[in-house]
Amino acid sequence: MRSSFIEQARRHQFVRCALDSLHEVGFAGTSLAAVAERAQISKSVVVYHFGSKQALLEAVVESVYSSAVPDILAALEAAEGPRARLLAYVRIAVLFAAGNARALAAVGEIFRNLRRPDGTLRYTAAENEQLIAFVEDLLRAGQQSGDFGDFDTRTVALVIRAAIDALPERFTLDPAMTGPGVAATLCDAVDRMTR
Amino acid sequence: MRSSFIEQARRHQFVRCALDSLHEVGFAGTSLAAVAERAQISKSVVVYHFGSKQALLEAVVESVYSSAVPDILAALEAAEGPRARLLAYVRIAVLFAAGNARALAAVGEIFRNLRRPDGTLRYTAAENEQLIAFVEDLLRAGQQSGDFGDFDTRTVALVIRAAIDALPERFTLDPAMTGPGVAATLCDAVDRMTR
DNA sequence: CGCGTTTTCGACCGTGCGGTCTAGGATTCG
DNA sequence: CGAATCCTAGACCGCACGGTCGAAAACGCG
Repeated sequence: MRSSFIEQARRHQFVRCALDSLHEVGFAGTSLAAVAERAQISKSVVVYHFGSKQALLEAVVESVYSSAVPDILAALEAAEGPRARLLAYVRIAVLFAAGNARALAAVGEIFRNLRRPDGTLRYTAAENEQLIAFVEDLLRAGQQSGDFGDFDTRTVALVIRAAIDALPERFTLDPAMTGPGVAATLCDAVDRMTR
Repeated sequence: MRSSFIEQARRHQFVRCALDSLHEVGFAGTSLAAVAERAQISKSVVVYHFGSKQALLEAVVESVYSSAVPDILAALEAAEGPRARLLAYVRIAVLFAAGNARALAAVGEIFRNLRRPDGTLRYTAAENEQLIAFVEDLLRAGQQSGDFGDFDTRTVALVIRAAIDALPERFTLDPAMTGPGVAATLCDAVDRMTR
């Protein structure tokens, strides 16, 4: 057994506690001591299982992303044609944001703040760039097939991703917003933009 | 003389140094010592002129905002009719973001990270909410006058603001993006969304 | 049970933080 | 010129941080 039962359980526990802490007191407030206190355990145990604060936060990011990717890929494969694919992407992204607002907000904190020992950002803009490029590919495919109108694919892709990235905060702020509701209206807005 | 020449000059100098520091090493890296070092002066002088780190960063926010508001108001007053007003707003917002990308990114760092001594965020989401509401008012006015089509004003307002808020980072990342170019294509996207 | 490994604890270390304090230089102004 | 005020430097304080360490406890297994 490479990793014991306790090892797995502890890692999962600390990732959860770090998520809660990031959401409630932000990146600066999420110290090793704070995470340990939430888990009601000694600080050095966190270091024992993760080695460093950076490794802990990277595990948080990994945890959230690995829960998102399969759903998104499945939704994309189920759609036929450029327009349906784009709208399916927007829809599943909104629904995931609605169901995981806290986790995504926490990951955002990590992306914007976590730095390597030398001071450089751990997560650069390259990750976000990939997401924008993916949407832009969807848009170009639709333009070439004639499903979409003529517009600047880069700008529209940027607008779509910006809207999706803003959702986690909005969902936590306004409980009246529902996943399906926002998905429908946002799909409508995207539909209008791409005609 | 309420505030001496030196007082004004120092405050302006430290605000500039704080802006640079926020942009280069982020919120966590922007300590009083770091700001003082950029100004090549003793740390206690910064405290002497501002009283606290919080006051310094609030002065940074005030400085950036006071340079934006007059331009935006002027652009709005010059426009006639709902559609022209909305597009003028988007246009001037993009142009300001293009010309002040560093400053806006720095202010974003402050908004997301500056906390009061009790741990609560100094700048809440209420500020952003005001901006969204303002755009939504522009949209509703256009719908009532028949200039705009039928769509969910709240969602479209959110999309527009999210796109504008994402611009400072994009401008610093991609030097090929020009203010007028992005303004034109974003206005086009907004125009499509609101028909 | 008994022994080796894994896990936990709490004391401890160096560092950098925001901020205070004292004392001395520079300015201003009567 | 002289005194009051403004400004600056640098030592210093208490604190919280990320991380280390040695010893003790818990566990797994023959």
